[in-house]
Amino acid sequence: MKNLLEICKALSDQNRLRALAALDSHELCLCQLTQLLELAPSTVSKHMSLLSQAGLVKSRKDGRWVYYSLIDGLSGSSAREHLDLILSESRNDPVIKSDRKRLKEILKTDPEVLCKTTVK
Amino acid sequence: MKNLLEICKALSDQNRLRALAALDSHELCLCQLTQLLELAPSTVSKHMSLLSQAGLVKSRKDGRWVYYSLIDGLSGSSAREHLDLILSESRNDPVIKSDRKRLKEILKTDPEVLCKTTVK
DNA sequence: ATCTTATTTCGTTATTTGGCGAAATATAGA
DNA sequence: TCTATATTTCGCCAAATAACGAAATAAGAT
Repeated sequence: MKNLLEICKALSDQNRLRALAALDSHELCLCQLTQLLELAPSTVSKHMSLLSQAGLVKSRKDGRWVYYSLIDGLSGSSAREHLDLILSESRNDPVIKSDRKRLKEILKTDPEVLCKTTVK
Repeated sequence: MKNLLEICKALSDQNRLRALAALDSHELCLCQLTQLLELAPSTVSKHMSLLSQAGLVKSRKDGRWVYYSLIDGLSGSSAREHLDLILSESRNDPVIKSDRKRLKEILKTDPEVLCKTTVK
């Protein structure tokens, strides 16, 4: 119950759903997610750690950057089943679609440049 | 996004997950759910209205009683897919299993009698 | 070694949520 | 009609959650 509840709670926030949908196509570093969600870095970090705790995403460190990605699609784990469901359901959502568009722009810029130019 | 988020939020509470699991086998009136969850009737009513709002359960009124049941299993709706997932995942959970056992006892008594004997 | 910058942790604040009991509503039965 | 009882609504309180900024941490670049 604990893990199921943890997953459900992790999925019950709009910004976390947006983050997951964004990760559906690419891995993203925290600063890219921060740009997309337009939240303080500390807030996004907390969201991602929650998702990670619930087993929905994993992270890898590369130099100064931490890259987040969805957990493996073939694992068949409980977390992955929830992920598949919410990803397929959000695919046609206007908010997610608009995010996809904005993400395309964000990805045009190298993270090296992108993060420094973050508007405070 | 609104509806998906509504469903996810509705699923992100242990007592609501317990209620849904209990409804997996039978429809139940509010006082039966109240007995099972050991919460105030007003609290359970609020939980059920949330689940209903999210499209996960429906209710029918029969005399003084309101019976709740899961939405139709063949609908293939978004809500139903979430339902199927959490029901299958909670089936082996110790809390849910213990609830199933207690529910069996609760169902031995007719609601007519059961509700009046509710210990305050 | 020092500086810069990406991320996390911590402390605080505002909002949301889950819980209760009291009062209101609805319905059955006397 | 009057009473009993199942449920809902309302107002309140406590706990959990989402957000921020400041400070701490980690790691490349000068």
